[in-house]
Amino acid sequence: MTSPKMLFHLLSRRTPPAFSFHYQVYPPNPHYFLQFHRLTTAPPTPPPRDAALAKLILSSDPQTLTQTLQDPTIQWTSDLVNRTLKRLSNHGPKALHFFKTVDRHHSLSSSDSFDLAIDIAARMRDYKAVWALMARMRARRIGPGPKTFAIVAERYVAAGKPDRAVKVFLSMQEHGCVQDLNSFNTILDVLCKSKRVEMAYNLFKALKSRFKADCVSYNIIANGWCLIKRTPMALEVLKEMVERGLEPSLTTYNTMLKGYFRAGQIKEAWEFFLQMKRRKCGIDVVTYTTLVHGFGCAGEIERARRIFDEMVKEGVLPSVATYNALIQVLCKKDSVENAILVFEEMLRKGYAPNSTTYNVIIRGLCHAGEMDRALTFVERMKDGDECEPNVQTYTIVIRYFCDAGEIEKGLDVFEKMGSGNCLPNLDTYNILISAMFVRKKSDDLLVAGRLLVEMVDRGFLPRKLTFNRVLDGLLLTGNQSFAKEILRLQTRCARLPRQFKL
DNA sequence: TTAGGGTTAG
Repeated sequence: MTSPKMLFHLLSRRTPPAFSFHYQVYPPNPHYFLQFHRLTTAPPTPPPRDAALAKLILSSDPQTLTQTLQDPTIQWTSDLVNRTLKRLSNHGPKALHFFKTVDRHHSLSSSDSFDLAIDIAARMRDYKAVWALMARMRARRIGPGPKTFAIVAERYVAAGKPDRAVKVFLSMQEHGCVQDLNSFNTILDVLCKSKRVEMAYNLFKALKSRFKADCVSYNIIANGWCLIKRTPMALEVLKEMVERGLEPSLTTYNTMLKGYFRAGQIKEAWEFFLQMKRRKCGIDVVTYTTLVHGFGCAGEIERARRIFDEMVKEGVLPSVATYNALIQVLCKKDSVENAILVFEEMLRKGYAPNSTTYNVIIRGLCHAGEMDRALTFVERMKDGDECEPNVQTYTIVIRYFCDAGEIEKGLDVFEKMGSGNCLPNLDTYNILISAMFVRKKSDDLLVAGRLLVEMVDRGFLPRKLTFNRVLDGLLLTGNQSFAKEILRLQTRCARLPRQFKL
């Protein structure tokens, strides 16, 4: 076994950089205030109507929708279309109906809107719609572009069809899209991120000379091996990179550092970091965030804190992500109280927490059984103007209410999110449906049945197991007619084209 | 949407 020190020697860059540059967004710089000033003094722009529009679309049936959308006061900018599509993305059928209706009347010409619609169709595994939309893009000469292919490939992989994803990549040219090193790197990354590393590596080996693989390609593959905890393979790949004369970048080192932590090689991670320091790799905020998170996850809270304090002395300011890492590990391995102290400290220092920050705190409070306090943080998100609660926020709260046996409260949160402007996703439905079995109440099973019908209606495909559990439950509690309805629904789902099936 | 750092619990 080679030691990290030896390997580092192998990987280290030949010429140390003259200086290192730390890019920071926060604390805010004076330009932000100038920008804010300009925004407040500019003539008032009408607020985006996407929220109201999404509500309207959700409450109207397909027949009246066309009329609704013909309101002449609506300015169909691509921004409005995109925002609305995003709001409707957890209601695929409505989202696509909306897109098709607006497109029919206004002939949309933004590739971003098409990409969003294609993503929604692909998530529903409606590949016929996906390819029809891609053909329409081509006819309008607005695509399909590299981003479109990235989306489609990603969705094929997520649906368990990585071979189809590769085929799509290989056929880019035929569909009028340039196929270059960037798109090669993208398909490698899509495969790696979904842990199809072996397949990515084979593709890489087969095509690396054709596409002239660069440092990014190698970093993607190394990261892939790290994701499945195979650090020796990652190092082997990087060794080849260096031998081919490609210089490792700071990303390369940060990737390996994270890889060691992920594989539980804490000692190696530390040694590797010391080498990075010694060799003046230009350690940055990502390096430090990796250390804080890595040591924290390993239970070494004090060490994580020490590194957090040390980075400032070294001239690297923490980012929101660094705070999120520290807050998360404090929640997990220390106490939520200490995590909240850090949260308050970041506010004092002028950082703007994002939805991840809030979600981490909310989860910590839920985990500690402090549901009421968790809900006050959800309210804080609503009141503040930084970030609204998202589907993850609500799903966390619902999960913990259900786990604590407070199913009514879970359902209550579910109702509120659905009637507001945040639609539940597959996770939300799965959690709630499972919760409907714990009390062994006949009424709960009716709710489970209704949720199942609703999720199918919104373009989600329940697992076979979910269908069977609901069916058994309904039959056992004497709800024969509803069971029959569910059975018909299951048959309908099963009759969908093969690609619809899980 | 060409690469690296924050989100579950099992």
